Amino acid sequence: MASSATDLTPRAREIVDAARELLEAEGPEGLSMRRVAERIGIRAPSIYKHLPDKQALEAALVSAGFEDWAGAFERTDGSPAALARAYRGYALAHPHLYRLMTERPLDRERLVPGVEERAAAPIAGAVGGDPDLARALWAFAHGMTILELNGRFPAGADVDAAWAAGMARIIGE
Amino acid sequence: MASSATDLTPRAREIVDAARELLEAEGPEGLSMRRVAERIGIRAPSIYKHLPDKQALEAALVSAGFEDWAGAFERTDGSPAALARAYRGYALAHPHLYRLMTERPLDRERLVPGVEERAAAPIAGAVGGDPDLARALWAFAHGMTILELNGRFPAGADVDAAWAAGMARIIGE
DNA sequence: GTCTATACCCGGATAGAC
DNA sequence: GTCTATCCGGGTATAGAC
Repeated sequence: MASSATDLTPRAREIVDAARELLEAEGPEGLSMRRVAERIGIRAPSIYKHLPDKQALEAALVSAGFEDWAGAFERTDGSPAALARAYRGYALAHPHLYRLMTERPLDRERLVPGVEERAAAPIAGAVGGDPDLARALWAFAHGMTILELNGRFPAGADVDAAWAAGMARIIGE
Repeated sequence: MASSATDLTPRAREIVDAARELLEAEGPEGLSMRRVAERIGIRAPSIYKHLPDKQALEAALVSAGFEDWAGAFERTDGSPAALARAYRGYALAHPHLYRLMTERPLDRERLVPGVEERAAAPIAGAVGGDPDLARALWAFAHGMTILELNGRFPAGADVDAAWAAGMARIIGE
């Protein structure tokens, strides 16, 4: 899985890719500078020749995630149902990255410019541009997604039906 | 702030109360056995005479949180708008505890029995008992809440208006 | 650009004296 | 039920040799 097309050097990109694999495989606890370095056959201190610190590494991960996510939206037909499927599908396929992307304030200066907007635009489009309704829709989608990722729906819950019920009411039939 | 009425000994309750204060004040990173002990004037190893391990301490915090939360719901008039205010208000008043309560699977064996149901019942009631719609409403409320706590709405966003827009569509006018 | 060595933090938990 | 001493693990990051 290639990382984002930014101004990273090839070696830095290799580090970010390794970090991403590690994050997906083991979650945030596995994402240490030592383990990332180990994965590409170097020692942790060498990473600092390519990236200033761990925050920069995480920002690169978040940027790459937004680019992928926007891409997933752009490959749909743009209908609310398709966007909802893409949203949930991306998060279920990359749960730890999705958490990293949503569980803290965005470090916008370090993101690839425009990528947040690319990811948000389809949601705004689905509700015709009303910003309050777009935020409500996003909150619903994020809530469904993160509660599912966090194992908070009971075993017998019909998550598809809950998605459908919410989408029908927020978007209208 | 007193902790829950469980089978905790008085000393254990003191520990849990200290942990809660520490969590609220400093977030999860501040919640170490050493710091909790320090707050009540003992050393960390002494905690293990009262609670088996850190997981038990966290479960006690979550139980107490659910009890408070259910109580906040029960003090409303039960209308959807009042429940929404209580939900958001509780989370904004206790952000770190709210996160602890929602960001991982519930350790139900260690919770005070029935407290999860007490907290969930008002939400189910607000939608007339339809479980799919109740989950959609919960997802919306949690999504609004956690995105606000995580600083993910832009500075100019009208969060009240987004709540109102979502509630109107999910509950109906 | 890599390494070793290291400085400096932090954490959970246990053993055994009192 | 408290303590001290300790064991174990972890982490980010820097200095300086090569």
